[in-house]
Amino acid sequence: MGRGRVEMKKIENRVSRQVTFSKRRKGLIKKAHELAVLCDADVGVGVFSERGKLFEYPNPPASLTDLIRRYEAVTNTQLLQVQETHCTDHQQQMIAEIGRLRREYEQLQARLMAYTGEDLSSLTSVDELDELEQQLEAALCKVRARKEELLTSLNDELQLKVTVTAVGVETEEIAEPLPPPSPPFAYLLNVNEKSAASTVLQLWPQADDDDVGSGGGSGPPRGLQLW
Amino acid sequence: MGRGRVEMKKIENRVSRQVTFSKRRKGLIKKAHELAVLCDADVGVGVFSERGKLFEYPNPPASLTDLIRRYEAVTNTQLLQVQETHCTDHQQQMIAEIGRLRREYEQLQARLMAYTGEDLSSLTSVDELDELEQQLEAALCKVRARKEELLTSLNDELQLKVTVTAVGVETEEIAEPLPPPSPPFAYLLNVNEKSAASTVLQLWPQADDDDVGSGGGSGPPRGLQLW
DNA sequence: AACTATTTATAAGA
DNA sequence: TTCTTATAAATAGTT
Repeated sequence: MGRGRVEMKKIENRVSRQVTFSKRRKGLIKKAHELAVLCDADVGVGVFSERGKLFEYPNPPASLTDLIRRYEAVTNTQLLQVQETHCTDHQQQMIAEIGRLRREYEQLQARLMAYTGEDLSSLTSVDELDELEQQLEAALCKVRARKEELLTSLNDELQLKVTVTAVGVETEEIAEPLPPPSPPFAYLLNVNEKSAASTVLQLWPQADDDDVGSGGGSGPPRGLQLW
Repeated sequence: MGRGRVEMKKIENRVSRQVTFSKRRKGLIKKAHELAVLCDADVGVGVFSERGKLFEYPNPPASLTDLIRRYEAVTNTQLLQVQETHCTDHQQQMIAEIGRLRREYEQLQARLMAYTGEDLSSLTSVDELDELEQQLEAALCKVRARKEELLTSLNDELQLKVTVTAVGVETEEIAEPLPPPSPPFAYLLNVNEKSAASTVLQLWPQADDDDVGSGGGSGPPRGLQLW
């Protein structure tokens, strides 16, 4: 349904694939709902995107869990048995999950590296580079727009302040209420320093090497080297 | 789709309902399959008929079970239970590791979102935006440089080939040694296609109705690579 | 995100 | 049920 037939194989273009995923996922879930309503059937659908995000029907998923139990009962799969046995199966499952997460993390990292220009080795064709270039330009536009927006609003605030001061009202009572100790103003007054500003700049942790985001806890809970 | 619109409520006539169930169930599962193939997603569908008969995708259902486990892992339903029950230290470590990986993945994702400009909400100061802008500009430079580089080298190769051909030497002996079957050249020559489809269309076996229970026995090992 | 040209899915009818 | 056919829906490619 659409202009031209579609080959039943993975869509290579990342963008089209994602667009199609979104459209078809929606369609699938709609169909599931219609089937459930029209025919009074119990229907459950689960979809994991490439990146591992879960979409499901019904939603909210309370009854999907029930449906799964029912499924297990019927198929005699009994997930819980696994647990009792000796967890070995479940362990393998966890190991697999860890592997999956790591792969996904690496994929994402590769994308970011390409995006940053730190490592373009994964892009080998001019087409790919073109695409990336366009993405970067788009991102740049957005960032600049956002900056303009921010500057404008700050400028407005500043002008207000100046006006008020000129009129002779006590400035402080009006100016102080602003929550942050105004590094924004500082910027406009050419004092734009990374001083002890209250607002965090916080680039990611990145302690150069392996420390890729030690996550929540600083030191201790770091990587358990499992294998 | 059909003659006349259909009200979204349970079909009262038992026969029509049954017929519709059969048709739409088939349609739903087909769609699920298409989504899985086209978008490289993991999709699971379970349908219980009014009388309690189960239909499912994928079929054979080995991987649906895996999918359910993954579902439970994602929703934490299962994982946390296990944790509470009886677990070796090693398992607890794995659970912790999974949590850590998930957090790191999310962080990375947030960075990418900012970098892409998809979500700039995490950047609140002009300074931060400035920094990002500079990073993006730098990345853009690198990408353009790389592109130039690539184009130049491709151009050189092409010229070499042309020259050699013009001189009358056997082109093939000189041109062939290039390892990759030259999609690069293809590009310059305007033949840049993702041809060579050759991949199968393969709808799954699906012997319509009662085939469902046959379990893993029947067909060739159908792996849906879940993890 | 919206918009069509088309392809698909399917409600009715046989 | 299955086949056919008229139509409603879904959606691929485009903007």
